[in-house]
Amino acid sequence: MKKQHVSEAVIRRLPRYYRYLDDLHSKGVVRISSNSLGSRMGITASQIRQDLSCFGEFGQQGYGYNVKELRSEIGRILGVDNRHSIVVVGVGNLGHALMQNFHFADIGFSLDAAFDVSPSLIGTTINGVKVLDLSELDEYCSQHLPDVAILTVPQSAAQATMDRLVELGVRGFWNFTNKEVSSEKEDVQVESVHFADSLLTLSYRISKR
Amino acid sequence: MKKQHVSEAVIRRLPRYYRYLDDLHSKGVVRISSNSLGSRMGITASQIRQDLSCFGEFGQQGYGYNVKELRSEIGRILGVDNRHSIVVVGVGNLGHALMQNFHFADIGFSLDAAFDVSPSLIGTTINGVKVLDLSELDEYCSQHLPDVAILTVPQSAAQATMDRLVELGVRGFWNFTNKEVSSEKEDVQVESVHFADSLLTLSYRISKR
DNA sequence: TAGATTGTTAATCGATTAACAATC
DNA sequence: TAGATTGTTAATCGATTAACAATC
Repeated sequence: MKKQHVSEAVIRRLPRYYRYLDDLHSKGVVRISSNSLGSRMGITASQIRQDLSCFGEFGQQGYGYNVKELRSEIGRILGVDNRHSIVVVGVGNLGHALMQNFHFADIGFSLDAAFDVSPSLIGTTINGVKVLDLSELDEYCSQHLPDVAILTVPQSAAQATMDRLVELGVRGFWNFTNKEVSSEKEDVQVESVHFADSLLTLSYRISKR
Repeated sequence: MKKQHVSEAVIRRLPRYYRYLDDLHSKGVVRISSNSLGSRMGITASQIRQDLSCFGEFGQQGYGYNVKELRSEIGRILGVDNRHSIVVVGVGNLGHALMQNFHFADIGFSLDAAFDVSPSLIGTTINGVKVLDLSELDEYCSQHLPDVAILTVPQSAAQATMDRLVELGVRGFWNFTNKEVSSEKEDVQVESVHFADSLLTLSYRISKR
């Protein structure tokens, strides 16, 4: 690691690099230059080299980058190797959809459990993952503290659920509740997916003459 | 409208302003200063005033902004008043979840139809919206051209489905396929929701030393 | 009126791009 | 070796913040 502070803008681009490199790798591409990767991604070669230089030296003059190697380096930077554990809290339509479709393992996450209050869901298994009673959350966390909780509970329960999980020691939150949740604890990280914000930017762009 | 070019950064902040103002409005708050809104949102008052100045003058010296008025002005800027029509293409778990949970009407969208290939889905109604056979897409579009298509088809069908819709005249795409889709046509707008990118930034932040 | 707060101009800061010596 | 391409420094560009006259 080279830089002490890596800007938010760089961090947001890392997953995209990872995605492109993964794609190139699966297509059998062995090496790539910053120039060629940049033109595929629609960004400058300078930006790629500048971004990567935050974390080390991964290329070779006159050659470029080894796709497989750079992919795995960026994966390592993103924490894909850490086998982070994750649980779903709230198995409504969205929680269910994520459990069914999202490839947690592909980005190094291990989906270990899901929680809900609905009797019709408790005890069922979705895509190999048990749905537990929300009342068992405390016991579960004391035994296998998950790294991340996916908040797919109703909006009204969002902050309270997060507070409870923070109390139990969970430090990462993937928030789908469309509410801004937060915690006093400074080592707690929240990443929110705001569907409405996303669709509204599209609305803006198709609106302007 | 004042500025000819509004930066991407400003556009990305608009929905968040809208969300906060909507919340304040529903709580009965009548007026707010840029200073007070800024401290709630964790940004500077300067930034708020600078952002708004791209679109006009909405405040009053010595008073601040009328919450209801500013909310509706930003709504108008975002195109919430346009009653954009939207259709779901691909009614898997995720498409289903969006149909069931997402409040399209709250941000001015009218969800008019859904399409799938599965015989068990075709003909059913989800949350008041008919699921039609994908083969009826051409006919449907020629009759009521939707402004936006939600791409919730399998990854492998993403680009082909989009190409077909562009051909039919659709100009806005809300892409959930985790594939980068694009079109030659310059007036086609794509907004992608990349779940993996989002979770990977969280992975990065909980991984650092 | 006096106090508060805007919209805007100027100053600062940070991010992107360009240039280039180093070197594979 | 000559050509290609890196990592890094310098230059540019754009975005954020500060300051303040205008004015409600």
